[in-house]
Amino acid sequence: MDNITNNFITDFIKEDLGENLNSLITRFPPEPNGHLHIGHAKSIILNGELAKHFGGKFNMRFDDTNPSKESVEFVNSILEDVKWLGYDYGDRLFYASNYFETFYECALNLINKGLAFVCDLTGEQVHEYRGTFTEPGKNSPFRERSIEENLKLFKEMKEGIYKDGEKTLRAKIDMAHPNIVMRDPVIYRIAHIHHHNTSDNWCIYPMYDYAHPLEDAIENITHSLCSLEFENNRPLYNWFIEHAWIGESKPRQIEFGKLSISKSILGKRHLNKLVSEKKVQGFADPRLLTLKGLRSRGYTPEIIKTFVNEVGISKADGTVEIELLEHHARDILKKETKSLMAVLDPLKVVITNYEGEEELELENSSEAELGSRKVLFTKEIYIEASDFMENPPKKFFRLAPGVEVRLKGAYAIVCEEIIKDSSGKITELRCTYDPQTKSGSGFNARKIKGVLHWVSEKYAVKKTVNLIDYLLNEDGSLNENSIVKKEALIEKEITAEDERVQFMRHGYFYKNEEEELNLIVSLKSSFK
RNA sequence: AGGGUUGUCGCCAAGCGGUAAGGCACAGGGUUUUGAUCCCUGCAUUCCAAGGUUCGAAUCCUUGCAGCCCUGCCA
Repeated sequence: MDNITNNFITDFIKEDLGENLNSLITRFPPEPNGHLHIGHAKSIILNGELAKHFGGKFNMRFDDTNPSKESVEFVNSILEDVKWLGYDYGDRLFYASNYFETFYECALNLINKGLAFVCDLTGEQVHEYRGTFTEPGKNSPFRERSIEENLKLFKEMKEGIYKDGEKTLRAKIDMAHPNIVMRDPVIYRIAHIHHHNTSDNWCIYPMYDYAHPLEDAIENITHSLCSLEFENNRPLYNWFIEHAWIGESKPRQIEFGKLSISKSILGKRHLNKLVSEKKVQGFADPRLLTLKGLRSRGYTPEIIKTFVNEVGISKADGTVEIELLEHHARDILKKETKSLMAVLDPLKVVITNYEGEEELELENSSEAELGSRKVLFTKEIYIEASDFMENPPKKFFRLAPGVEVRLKGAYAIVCEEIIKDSSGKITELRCTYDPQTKSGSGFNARKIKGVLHWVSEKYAVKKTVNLIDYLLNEDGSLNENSIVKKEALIEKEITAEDERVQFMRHGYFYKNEEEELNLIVSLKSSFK
């Protein structure tokens, strides 16, 4: 995790905390209005690893200040995903909505200082008064209400005597400020809505810009990490800490570039659209880079963490190629995954000079110490249809008429005869084998280049396999064939202990809840 | 009267005045009973551009240019 624990953010942390690095407190503050994806994972990992690295603390906090979009379902989904990723927040689980009382006190504080006022302007008028990028805004006609009147009005807002949208509480800053965020921002709005945590106790809800710095301050967050789009909001963040906050803590906001990945979709809006238009099966669709999708596809938390660390943290906004994610998936899976033979497009081969059957021993992995297994060899087997060519090009190392190839872990065979149906389609191959080429016998009289995976017709197990491709094409359009179901023939049943296996020349697969096998990532040798 | 912010290889990304790390991708070669893995090798005389300061600049200064974010009672 060296990129995560050594970057421009850690420079700030070291500068700010000096000797007291273990006083670092970070937080992951999602709004419970959607499901987490790999971009959120970057934030969770950054905050979580930083706290771990410096011996500090990591807070899980729901930024639930807008009940109209939020629900307990999302809360539970998020908690589940964060734990799955491996960040156990223990008892450090917080809700911004539990701070509503403190937010209210801080608002009173602001009003008493003459730095906030109750405004009667409609949403539309607020917009008009705000001005534009190049022109200053103008003051609200309600801006000069007395402190007493503001106090009275704000209390009435809280008591619920006004309707939604009728009044707001606004900070009194500067309507001519070049940063539009600073032009008397609304800090409380009226919304008579049920809240998933505070029920109907409140009908005024604080806005993000106001609530967030206070949430951080209340929790003694030292470094509040967020994405680049909040750079404009930082002066406001600091303004509220300086003027509204009634405590001592001084959290610091630092922004970093969020993650985007090629050939995939991460935006909440786009994700929702895919789901609502039924382009995907749901938020756990294995093609999605949601944490649920990644998990159902078979990715492990370790893969995601390694990938996120490799991408690094910076302020430049770019798009990481999905190939980097795939690289780490292969790199990690190869160390712990057994490889089996599986045929996706079977072509029958009859070994004419072979009778009976025998037990062969195959290594479970050529890349890790994972033991060996027994495989039964018989006269009639299946090979991959693409492993045979009647008229092979020069660099084709596999089976062709008169060419000798090795059956993985078994014997060398030569193709003697091709059998076709009336339409000319190849339906079967007749081959002969050479007994002295048996695997492990030390045979080296001839160099045999090609090695084919195979399954015995008699012992093969049929299993549904989901071949998963990129969600998007190169040009950004939806890939219509991003998932293809196939019946694969596998050399043996896949047991519960091997929930992830490698199929030679195809890729790494994961046994999902439907007992089907999802392609996690294809091998570089795979050919589609 | 606009403001903020970023520009280092096809993609990420180190670098913080002493002469361009690393990973992915790609291309060669070797090993191999998975065309995988593994192992070598190559891949920015140049850092958005142009000037300037300096013995020395991706790093400092000046001026441009380009991208991204900001005018929700969203976060």
